[in-house]
Amino acid sequence: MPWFLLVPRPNHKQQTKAPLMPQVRVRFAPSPTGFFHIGSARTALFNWLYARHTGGVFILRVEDTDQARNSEEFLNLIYNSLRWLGLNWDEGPQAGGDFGPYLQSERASVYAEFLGRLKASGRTYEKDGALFFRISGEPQVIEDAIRGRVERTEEKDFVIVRSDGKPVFHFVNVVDDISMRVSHVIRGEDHLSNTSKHTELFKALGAPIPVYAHIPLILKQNGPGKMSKRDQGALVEEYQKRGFLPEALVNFLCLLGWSPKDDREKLPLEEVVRLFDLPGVNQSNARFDEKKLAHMNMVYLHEMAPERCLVLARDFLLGRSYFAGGMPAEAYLRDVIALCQPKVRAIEDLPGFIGYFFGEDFATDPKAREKVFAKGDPKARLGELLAALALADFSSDAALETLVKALAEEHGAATGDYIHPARLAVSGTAVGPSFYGLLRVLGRDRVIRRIGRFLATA
RNA sequence: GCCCUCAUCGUCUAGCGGCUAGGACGGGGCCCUCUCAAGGCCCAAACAGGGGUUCAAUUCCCCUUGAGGGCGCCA
Repeated sequence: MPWFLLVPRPNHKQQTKAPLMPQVRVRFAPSPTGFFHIGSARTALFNWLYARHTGGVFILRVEDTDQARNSEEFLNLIYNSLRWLGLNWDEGPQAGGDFGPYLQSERASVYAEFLGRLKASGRTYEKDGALFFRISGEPQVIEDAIRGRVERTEEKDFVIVRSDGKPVFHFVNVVDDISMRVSHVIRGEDHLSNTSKHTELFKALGAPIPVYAHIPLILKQNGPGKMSKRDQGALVEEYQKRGFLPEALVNFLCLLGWSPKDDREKLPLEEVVRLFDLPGVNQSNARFDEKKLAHMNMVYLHEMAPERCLVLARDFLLGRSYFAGGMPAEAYLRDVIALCQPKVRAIEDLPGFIGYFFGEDFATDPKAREKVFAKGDPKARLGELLAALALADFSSDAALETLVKALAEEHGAATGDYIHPARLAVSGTAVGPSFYGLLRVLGRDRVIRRIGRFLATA
């Protein structure tokens, strides 16, 4: 019996769908040596999508063998980012599984065992204190699920154990894929040329070669080359901090290298899971476009239930110490956010948009003021409005609209003659949400006080 | 330098021998309008070049060019 069949089989989660087909097992294998970036997120996403599409298992394996560059902080960042994006893993750190441990730093005994097998095969030799693998020199052919047939011949022997005793990436990566029974290796195209090393190792270890699927890379939006951690807009963490909606980012990422083949772009994740397949993945690299991401984010924001928007907005504002001067009443905050949700393009635009709702010390925009006073008699109009507002019904936008229209008609003015000065008086700016909603949410007392103050000082 | 991959509007993409080459972002214009957004309508914008194959090439093959990646005792 081949030795790899001795590796324990999963005792549950196994027979979910097609009992005759081996279960799909894919893995995302990041190394905690830097920030978690968009490219990594997309690789994780495609693995996750394929697992969910096939009813397979999504494994998280942490490649933390590079001691010098590892950090606990980066490790947590990986967990947090994956969770934020909703890419839950079935096996891995914090999830368990029958093929652990899932941190490479804890798998020394596994590597020692496999190294023994490789040594026994006579394919290794020592040189300069390091252990080298003797390649076969035969052409290595893979049938890539995305690119089709790819052939490459490895040219020289390579190190599998450093002189300090630590096994290198190519070796541990293959060993882990074997021992974790990974069926499909979905990874970035930057690994395509390395695949010949890996298939050499699989063969030398007598293990079946997984299906490979090399996905295109994400190129930086400006300048040459692939996106890296240092590029503008590259960090998942940054989008999280900026209040982007994870479902929007995920949707955007789905479309970077894959499409549903019709003209739809905003798709529920379940629909992507249903349609996603490896042959449908593009073969060419894609340039990252933050404008398109921003648009997707806006679409999701505007369609989001107000209750959820309130939660996200509150968390975001709290995170920025926005209410240092005191937390507003829950109902008032809800009204403000509900009023402004359709007016902003992103959660992060909120702070600059809602300031006057939470304090009296807002500045008056000189340009807006100039425009208001450019024609007509805004002070007279404000005086008329002030008088009418004292007895007005502030419970609905419609009631306020009716009142202003009646006022305009009575004085032979346009509604704009009231609206523009009043907006400036109560908010200090010409930009804002629906005027009637603005009055309604601010409430009679604030509105009257602010208009009065404006008339006194203007 | 050697090896691998890729090639449709500025960008993301649809197309899998015969299409006015479609959609989206971004850009421009118009409309709507209480501002700003949003929304609606319209416009500009692409098959890298050259050879083949074929009655017919964006589509298949080859070359060139361009883009990206790999060639570490990094992952």
